[in-house]
Amino acid sequence: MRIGELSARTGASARSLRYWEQHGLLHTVRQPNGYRGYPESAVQRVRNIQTMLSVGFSVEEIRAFTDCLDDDMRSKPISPLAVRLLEERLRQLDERICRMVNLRVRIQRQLDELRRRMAAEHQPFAGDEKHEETV
Amino acid sequence: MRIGELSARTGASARSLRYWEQHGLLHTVRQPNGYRGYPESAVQRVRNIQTMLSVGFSVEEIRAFTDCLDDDMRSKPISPLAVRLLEERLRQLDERICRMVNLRVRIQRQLDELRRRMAAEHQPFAGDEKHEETV
DNA sequence: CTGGACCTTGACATTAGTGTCAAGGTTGTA
DNA sequence: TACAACCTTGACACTAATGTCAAGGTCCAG
Repeated sequence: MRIGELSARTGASARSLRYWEQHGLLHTVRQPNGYRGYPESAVQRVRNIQTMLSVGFSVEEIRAFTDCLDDDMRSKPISPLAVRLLEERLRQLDERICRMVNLRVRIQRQLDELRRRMAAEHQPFAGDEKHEETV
Repeated sequence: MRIGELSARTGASARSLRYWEQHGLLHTVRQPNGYRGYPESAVQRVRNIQTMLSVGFSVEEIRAFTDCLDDDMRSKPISPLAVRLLEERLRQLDERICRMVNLRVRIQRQLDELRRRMAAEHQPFAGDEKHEETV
């Protein structure tokens, strides 16, 4: 497929597709007329790139994931090295997810605390001397 | 504390601290001599900002989290509105975490597949007994 | 009082990712 | 054949986040 169709099907601008190609995220086969040709799998690949960008990876970082961007495994090399690379990618992702989850936990705690205090305000008796804002 | 100490304790450059202040992420009380004064709680606040930046939030997005950046709740308003805001923040975080986890799942699948195929290559006989990594 | 360490603001520089425009080639269709 | 819709490269422009530098104020230790 050509760049226009890929752009239409993924929502990525043609400009971005060319930029990503230039930075090694995407690769194309030039047709006799010079147009870029994309395989069907490029659609999912682009979607994966978009996801990674949306959660804050840079193009440079995404480039390291080049081997994991096609969900279709048919073109993958089978080697212990490939395994180690994938493990490393997982590790990176986990690292990031972990940081986000920690953040989430902290905010959840704030919410719990807030709810607890609101409840306490509605039931001001019960031995708590945090007295009445006169609700 | 002054900007130099905050910078030293968090690793954020003074430049960034000023930039974040300018964009509403951080607020300071000016001392008589014009220096910025930060409360102790600014340390955790800055760390939270750094975390959010590192997982891909923009300063603009972080600004929406302004009420969740201090882990210390003592200054928090107690209102149903505050609760709704916090819930909304959690929702945003979950959205993001979800996208990352999906990505992780896909890559994990690739890894599993790769391992399966490597195992198959090493044991081409055997009626597909996939177990025994002989751990 | 002076030097050094710290602070201020303002300006310019850089990088990443993207938009947009210009000048031109290709192709299908009327 | 000619137009419209697509493609090409290259250039310039913008934003976000940060570095860095300059010119100057504050303050403490000697």
